[in-house]
Amino acid sequence: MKKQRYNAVKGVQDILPPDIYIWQKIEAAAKEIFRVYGFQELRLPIMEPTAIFVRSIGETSDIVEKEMYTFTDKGGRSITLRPEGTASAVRCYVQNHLYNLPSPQKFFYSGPMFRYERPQKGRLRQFYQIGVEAFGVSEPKLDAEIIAMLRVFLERIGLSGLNFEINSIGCEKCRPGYRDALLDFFSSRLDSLCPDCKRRYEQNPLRILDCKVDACIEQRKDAPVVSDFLCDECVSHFSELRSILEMLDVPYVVNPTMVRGLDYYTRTTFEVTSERLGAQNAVAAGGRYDRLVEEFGGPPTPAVGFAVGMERLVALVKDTADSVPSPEVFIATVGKDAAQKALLIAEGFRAKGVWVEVGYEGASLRSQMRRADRFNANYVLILGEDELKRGRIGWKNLKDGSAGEVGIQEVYDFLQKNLNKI
RNA sequence: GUGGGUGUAGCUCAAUGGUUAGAGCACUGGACUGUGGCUCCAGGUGUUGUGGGUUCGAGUCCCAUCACCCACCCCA
Repeated sequence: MKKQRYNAVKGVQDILPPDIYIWQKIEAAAKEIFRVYGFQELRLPIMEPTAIFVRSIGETSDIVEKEMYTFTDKGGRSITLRPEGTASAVRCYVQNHLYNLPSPQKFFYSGPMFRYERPQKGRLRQFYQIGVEAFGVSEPKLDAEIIAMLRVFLERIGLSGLNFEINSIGCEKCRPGYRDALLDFFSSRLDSLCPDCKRRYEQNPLRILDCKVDACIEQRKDAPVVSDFLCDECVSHFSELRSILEMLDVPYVVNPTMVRGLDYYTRTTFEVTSERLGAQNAVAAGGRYDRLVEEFGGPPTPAVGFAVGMERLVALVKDTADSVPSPEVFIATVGKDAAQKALLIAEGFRAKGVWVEVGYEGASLRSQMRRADRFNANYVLILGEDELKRGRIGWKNLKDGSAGEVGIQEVYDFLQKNLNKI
């Protein structure tokens, strides 16, 4: 009777060695850099009441309309697996009265997000983000600081050649005017637009600006530009942001057509992309959301944040091929007594923090040596019957081929001294 | 949700509609009885993703289904 074999759910994946070491490296770098910028960790639930996503991301957004993992729990509540982190962070911020902490309040979080989408390169149904949110300061200095932090982080993990794009999409005062201008402009050209853009005209006219269809690109040549519609406050906010970024030497470009898909953004939006990723080329994106905390029942609180996509980051870091960790010592044995004694010696190394693998009786010494080599161990210790009798143990450095013998009692000091040199 | 591509050994892939589906890599052992890498030899696993259909005969052709990949939409 053949046993049923199971596969992971569509669009989700296992993360295992050697990739897991890249993940750990990225996570460690993030924590270290966020720490010096004053960001503290939040552990947020992966499910929330459905309403918080509908409210924040927007009822007509694609995420809410067709991509959420939503279910009814046994108490009849509508629950959703989070499709992004900002809504949860804001809910947490308001619920726990974090606005009473000295401002700005700066937080980061990481973990899986869920969207029911068709998987493709760089897009999964369960994907991981590291997100950052800073509350309580409307000054563009804060925007600049977190963009600078993002840049430092990306460089720390060895990435370069990324594109930083920024834009300002205005606030609740000036954006409606721009939206109306767009509607007015495209109303006479509707017939020349692609079907998707006709839909965008109804739902989110700003999106027409980054359509890839040639006809639409042609039609929008003379479309109104967002910068012409920004109110005085938004203009000065954006220009100060730009001058600080220049001072901090962040190599950005302004992309006036960059529009984010989430409704809650105000003023600053930004995106970091790579040409090496395929169609889904954003590795990080974020922006300001000055209205959301108030929307969620908190005091009026400006905020700005971003999220980075872990899988996309990992794909980029992979090119810089890091070596996978390997055991420092391999103990090969000949004979039953030696094989047992090897376990005791191994414990001694492990107590000192040294990764040791042990060969077991049954395999020839030759094959144990071969295995040690494949493990990429630095040293092999050889323990046979005669060594055991003499209270000594053979050693061989697999990197340079040198070999010798040392007393069993001295082996720890001997190797510890030599391992430090590797 | 839409479109295209691909499913054969653990991995990468062969096999004109025709016997018992092969190779490389990897793995294990040996040549070299207790010293890795190089070389050589030996060892074995497949319900050809799944279910139907056409045919004397299907890994190969057809249909369905599932999974993966890529793109659209959208996004990290």
